[in-house]
Amino acid sequence: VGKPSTFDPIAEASRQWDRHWGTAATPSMSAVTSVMRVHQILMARLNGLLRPYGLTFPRYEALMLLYYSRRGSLPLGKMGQRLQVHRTSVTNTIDGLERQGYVERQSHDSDRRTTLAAITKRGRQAAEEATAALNEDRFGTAPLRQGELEGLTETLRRVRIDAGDFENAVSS
Amino acid sequence: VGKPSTFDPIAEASRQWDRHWGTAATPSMSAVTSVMRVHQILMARLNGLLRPYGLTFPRYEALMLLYYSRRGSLPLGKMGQRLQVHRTSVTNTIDGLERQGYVERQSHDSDRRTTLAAITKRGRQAAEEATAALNEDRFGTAPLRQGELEGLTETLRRVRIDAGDFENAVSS
DNA sequence: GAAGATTGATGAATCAATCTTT
DNA sequence: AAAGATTGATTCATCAATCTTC
Repeated sequence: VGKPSTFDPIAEASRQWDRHWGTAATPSMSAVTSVMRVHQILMARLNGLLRPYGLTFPRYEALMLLYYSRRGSLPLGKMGQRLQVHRTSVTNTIDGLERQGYVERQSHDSDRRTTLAAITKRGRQAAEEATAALNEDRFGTAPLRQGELEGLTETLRRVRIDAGDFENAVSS
Repeated sequence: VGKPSTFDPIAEASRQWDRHWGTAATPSMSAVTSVMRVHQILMARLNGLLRPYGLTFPRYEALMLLYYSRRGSLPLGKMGQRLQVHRTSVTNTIDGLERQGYVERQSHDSDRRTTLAAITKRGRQAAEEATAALNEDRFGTAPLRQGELEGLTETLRRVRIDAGDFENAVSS
């Protein structure tokens, strides 16, 4: 008993949208809803993959930024710019990583206003193990193939350009 | 002074990933990071468009679900299934909409366990005005055209299928 | 016991306000 | 005054535990 299980909630919403509003914006509505839902799916998958290492995806991103950095440390403000999140979010993220022993706060040599976040030895190890797990699972992007992934990245890049994502990187 | 402003942080991360890990998962990493970032951009745009009506995007989605419903009311649990969010999230969302006078909690006729959320007259008005604003701005999807939006929806649909998004809708 | 909803906890993001240092 | 960071408040998401009703 029950309808066939091929019911797509987003396709259904699209039909309803056209019927009620009859607008040219329906494809936009479908695309936005899809991005929201896939974001939710990916976050769940990634956090699941990272759980064995005590990490969440936002913390993983912050940790990798430090992992890649020249000296293994960065000012918190710089991290906010690179990660494109608010300064207060960086404070919270680093708080968590510091509690876990993956990061240490250090004071800046010449400017006593700035705080540095420095990756620890344990942090480096966690970063490497977590990265291996994510690479192994292709960042939870099943079932997409390389071509689809590249097309996705390219389309989304156009939105990022429009939002001014490329303007933050002029080195002073 | 400064480098040309054509620096793409995600393309740069992609280069670094290949250099450090040399893995076939690089396109996955780029796509996931892109989805995360575009989700953030879209949320900011949508919340900006909805602010004049006192709504956020999650509240808007819940309100529209009630707007479309037969009787203008739904059990909270049903809303969680349709919106694909946790039950506790629905409780919070309805709390907010109720404070704003867009929704009222009602008791179910036959089952006293269930709570109904019912859209109010003011809620209907807000829903219509907010929808007009979102349609007008094509849900913040600039600069994408119809073909790109449809391609995006189709690619993301494959991820949703893989995550089991189509299995919730068998009517009992 | 199971279903429906709520409460209390945590993580993540933002904003406004504050504090120190430049 | 301006820059860097933190604290406190609010919103949204989840999970665990609880409470009422079936």
